Amino acid sequence: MTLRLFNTLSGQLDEVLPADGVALRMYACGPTVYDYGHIGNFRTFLQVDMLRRALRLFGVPVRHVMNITDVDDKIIRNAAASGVSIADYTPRFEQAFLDDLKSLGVEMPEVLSRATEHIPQMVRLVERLAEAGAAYMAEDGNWYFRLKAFPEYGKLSKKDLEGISDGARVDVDEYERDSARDFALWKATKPGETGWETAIGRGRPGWHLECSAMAMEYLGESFDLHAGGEDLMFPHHENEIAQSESATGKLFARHWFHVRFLLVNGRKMSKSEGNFFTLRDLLLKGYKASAIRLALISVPYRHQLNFTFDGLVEATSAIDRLRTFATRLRAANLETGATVAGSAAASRAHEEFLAALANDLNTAEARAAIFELVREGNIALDAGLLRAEDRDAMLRALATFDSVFAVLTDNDAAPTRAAIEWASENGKLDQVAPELLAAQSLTDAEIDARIEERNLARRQRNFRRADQIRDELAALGILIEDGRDGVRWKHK
RNA sequence: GGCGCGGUACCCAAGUGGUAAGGGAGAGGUCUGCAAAACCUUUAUGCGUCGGUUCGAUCCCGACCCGCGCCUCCA
Repeated sequence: MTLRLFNTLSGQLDEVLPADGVALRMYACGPTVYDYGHIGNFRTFLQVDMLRRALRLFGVPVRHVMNITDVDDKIIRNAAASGVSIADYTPRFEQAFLDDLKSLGVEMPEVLSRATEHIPQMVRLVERLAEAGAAYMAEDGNWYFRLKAFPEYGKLSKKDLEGISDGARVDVDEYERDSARDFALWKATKPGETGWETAIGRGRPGWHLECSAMAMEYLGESFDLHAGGEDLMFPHHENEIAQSESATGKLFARHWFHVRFLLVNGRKMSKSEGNFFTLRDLLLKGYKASAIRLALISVPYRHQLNFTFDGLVEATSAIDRLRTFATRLRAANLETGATVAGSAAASRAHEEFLAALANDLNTAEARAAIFELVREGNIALDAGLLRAEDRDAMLRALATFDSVFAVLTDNDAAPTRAAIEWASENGKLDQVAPELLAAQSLTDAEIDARIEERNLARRQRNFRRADQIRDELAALGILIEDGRDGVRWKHK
């Protein structure tokens, strides 16, 4: 099966295959490390993660490059406000970002590239553009891209060059430029300001330049797929295309993958709306990393996702259902052999799952295919009809599901613990949900001791005492479940 | 103003020119000292409104209403 994805450039579903027949070369615009990542950022990175996992599932090796923008206006502003250089300011946020990706189960790209480590490549690109007559230095020392040099400008975002100024705010006072729409490649800086001494003058890169230079550095002048949030389509990606193709004369990226913005409580996320959340905010409120991951990937990437706390609760329950089923399957004592119904259910789930992903990464439909399997498997288990080979086939279907969704294995404790530690180190303990904090205060051994005490009370049929202990633990966020084969507990 | 997306049950959310996936929540049931958990069953004559095309439309076309996004730093 081949993955077909919507391509912003062609405006249709295109098959995603490596042009060189070896590995799919993809570039994804990464974060600007000036602050902690928010869930909007992570929806995009998570969907790119789904894409690379799906490609691998379809047998396509991936060479994935992600940039880290570690120099830009906001970084310079924030670093200055903190009284440190940008080199001292950004590592903390870069590490936080990478930690957050790990918490969410996002795989690391094959290459991480920092803008500040590729200044020579960027300078060379400006020089090439200047030679081609597509770049010029203005009186202010800034280098600009000459839009008139690239007639195809607007082909990605389907914008008419003439229409761009309509209603858009264009700084008409920038008289140094040939055209108000020419964009900055390189910004001149004065000594003392953040900058590099280079052949094209002292300065720092414009935002768009870094992606072109680094994509070409690691993937070549022409590569398979370029990904990013929908907001980057214009002007960022349009500018990348203009710069790159003007310099090389080659098609920059064949396929453009854009992830739609999410909404939070029905509105665009913004600090002023009060609906702005970082991953850490959510972990500290007690939501599990796996639930956040599932909530952010369950709506297909081209659809607007409305992110809510209710959605996180739902995702939590959905994951419990999946994990319980997997556990139940593994623990079941089954006769050897297979049944027609059991095998059919497993293979159909498997096929429907793959078909859904192949169809423009329809994660909602893919998820549904697996939940149908859960229901059918549970019914067969209840009826005692499932055989060992059916079970194995179902476990394989679940494994396939999880190779892309990655929510089945419970790795939730570590991110939560790390978030609490982080809050503690940064004076934010007041933001931690009380139950979460209370639960952390008890060691597992202490919990086990309390449960043993309760078991004793139960054996003596002292149910008042037993219920009292259960309530006390519940107040600390520990849920007790009496099962046939012993007592289990879990964090709420 | 230009470009684009969406309106499907209590909530989230797929989908198809032939009669509505899945998840959550609610209700009922099994199990249990009780509870929880788990499991099963169940919940839209209906897919924003009004027209049109068609044997037949939620799905196609048109108009309208509503919500949202991009066009400016932004994932």
